[in-house]
Amino acid sequence: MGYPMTRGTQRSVPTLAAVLERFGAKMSFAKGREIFGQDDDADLIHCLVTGSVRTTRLMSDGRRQIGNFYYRGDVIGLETGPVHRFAAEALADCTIRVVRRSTLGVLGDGELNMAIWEATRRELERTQEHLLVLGRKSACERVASFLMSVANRDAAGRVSLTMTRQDMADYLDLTIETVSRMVSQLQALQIVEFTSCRDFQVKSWGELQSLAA
Amino acid sequence: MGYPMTRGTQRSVPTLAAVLERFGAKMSFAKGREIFGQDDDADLIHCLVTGSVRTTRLMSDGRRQIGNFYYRGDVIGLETGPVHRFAAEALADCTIRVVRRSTLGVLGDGELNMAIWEATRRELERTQEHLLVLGRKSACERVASFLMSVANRDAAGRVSLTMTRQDMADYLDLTIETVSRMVSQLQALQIVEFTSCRDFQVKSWGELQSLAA
DNA sequence: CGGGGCCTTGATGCTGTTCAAATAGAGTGG
DNA sequence: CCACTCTATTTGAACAGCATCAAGGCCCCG
Repeated sequence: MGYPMTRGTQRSVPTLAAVLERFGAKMSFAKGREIFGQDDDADLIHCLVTGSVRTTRLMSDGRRQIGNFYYRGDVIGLETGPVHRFAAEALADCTIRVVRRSTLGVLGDGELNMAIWEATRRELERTQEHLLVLGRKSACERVASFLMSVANRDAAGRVSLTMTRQDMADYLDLTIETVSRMVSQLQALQIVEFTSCRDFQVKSWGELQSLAA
Repeated sequence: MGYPMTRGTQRSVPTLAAVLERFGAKMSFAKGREIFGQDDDADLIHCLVTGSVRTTRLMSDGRRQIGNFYYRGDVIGLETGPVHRFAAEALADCTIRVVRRSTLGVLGDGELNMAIWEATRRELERTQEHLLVLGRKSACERVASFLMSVANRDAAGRVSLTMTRQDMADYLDLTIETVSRMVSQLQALQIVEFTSCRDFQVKSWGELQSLAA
């Protein structure tokens, strides 16, 4: 295969996700709905069964920071403190399993706690990676990194973006116009091919990788 | 507990730090020395008794990312994986207590694990805060935030920077020249006063705060 | 006194933002 | 199914902020 083996840093947390699917209460959220709000009590842990989610944080001056995007199987709501520092919103219709932390504590035989611990560690790594992207990359490199991380979710590298350009811009700390320009540029270079503004396929993993480096 | 609640977001982790001071092996590092390296085995947990430390990460293209600065009482080396993703270097002569994770596991009566957990949570929060600074702030705001976070360590707001301008620049994702200019600017506005290029005092907390917002 | 870091300051240019406008797409009601 | 509307996206042009390049000053230490 023409693309590198480091296809995403995603590792699964089977225990936690599996347990949440079995024991958690099932909830549904329509596209655009808020799953939990910034400063909400953070007692619930959510496991995303279907759909996709973004976490956002509003600043005093109205600017918006996107924490992360989450997909099927991801655990969200693992905030470190008593209240959520980010809000979570459904990018598409979602089904979610939730459990109370306190319930987990009762069930918790150590293995579960390990799983939560592991998920938190992953969250820290994702944040550090994000920091690196924002801190040390050009606009083009950021967009390339992002597209690659999304495309890595599919073996053929053909995916549909569930988020808007504005979401991407907020995540990458760029403007929507710059994101759009970089996307056009990557397409002109025949590195990716967009069939519509949301659907694309990777054409050259190698060049995408070297840009994302 | 009545630990000093300064202006910053710093909370202490008395248990872990206290235990490390009692049980940990004592080590000294001269200014500039590496405490652990990137990709080193991450079995040791370090507690900074005196001195200050920076964690750095080198990228393939030679650019350098600074993870954080640490001071007396901080716990470093709490990486999430088996190896260190950042190197740690002494900014000044340091004394450090170290223990093996495995040792802690033996000692661990739950309370210790909670303390490690707490320290990791703090690390995540610090990283998220850093992300926010890099992602959504101008050069001037970044430098103001940084000076404020440092000054918060002292009740009078009079402190000595232990790091070089280059360290600050790498941390804030700016160039050394821009950092220097912003420092000069903040001084011209009489918000801070530098007695030498490393020592300063906050003159107007209000203005500094509103810039750092 | 001289050398070498480290820091500051100035001039110029590039990258990404801002402002503006056109185009494409999705959703809705007839 | 089509026309209409509203939002999302793309593209262009001018501008701003920070980087880069260059030169000079400060300070420590031999």
